[in-house]
Amino acid sequence: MPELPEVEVISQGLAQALTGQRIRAVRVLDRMALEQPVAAFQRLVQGRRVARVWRRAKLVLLDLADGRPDSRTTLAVHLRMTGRLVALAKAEPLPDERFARVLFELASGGRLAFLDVRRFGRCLAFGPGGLAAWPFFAALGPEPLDLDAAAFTARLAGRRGRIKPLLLDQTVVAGIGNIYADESLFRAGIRPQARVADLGPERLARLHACLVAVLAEAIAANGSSIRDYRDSGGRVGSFQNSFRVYGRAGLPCLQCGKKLKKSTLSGRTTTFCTTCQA
DNA sequence: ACGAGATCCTGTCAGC
DNA sequence: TGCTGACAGGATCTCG
Repeated sequence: MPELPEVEVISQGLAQALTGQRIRAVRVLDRMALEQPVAAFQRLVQGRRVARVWRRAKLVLLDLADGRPDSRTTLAVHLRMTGRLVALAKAEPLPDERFARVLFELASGGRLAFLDVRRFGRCLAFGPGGLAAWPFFAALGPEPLDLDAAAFTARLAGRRGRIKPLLLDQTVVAGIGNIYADESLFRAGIRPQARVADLGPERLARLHACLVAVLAEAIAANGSSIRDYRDSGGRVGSFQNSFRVYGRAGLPCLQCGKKLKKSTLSGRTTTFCTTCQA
């Protein structure tokens, strides 16, 4: 569920709530939520202070320090489809006990809860230098909000695939998921099935501008809430009210009035307008 | 290099 | 009300 804007909003909220806090203990309620043995995970996380919370692609990252130099560790959380990270004040109850997977108990008495209905989400802790060496992390493409149009176009130049699967490919550009791929393609007037080779630099530059605009608007709207998404304080986002195509198959196109079409592209539901997108 | 399909899970919703 | 099947925002693997 959470894509770049949602993960950004969550990270910003967690930075507010957690920076400087010490993680006293880690309780693992579902071992499947960890990508490594429980003891190793606890050793890298327990007893450390949160030095910084940041985001890369769809990962929430907590840099942890214990005071000694060169001992920095990093906690990485990938929320996948239904994962949530919620900061809870002292004595504040879990939003839903059933789906709690990992509880980080803070020295202050508060808690950071990782909840996940579908159990696809994962937590992983790294020792010094470990994050950069993680193959998934090392392979990530650039952040779309840090790319200018020329660099974006250059990333796609020479690729022979269709545009939407390439937008979803985290090694091409990081952080884009199904919602923001469909929304940015609609705004740019580009059919998701279009071959990149057929698009040309002007249309790719337009796509870049639309992508940046959609992501920025979504962040400003606190993300998009479909089903499970909540930010770190349990609040819903509102960008779902601004969707032009996602989830609107069969409804009239907001630009031309024609029925929006739904199809499957590389296994993902794709909604687009057959007249406005060429 | 590309693309399709299956897979990991479980809840929700539509339809009968 | 109860059952069944379709579907869901991600990433990875295999196979053609």
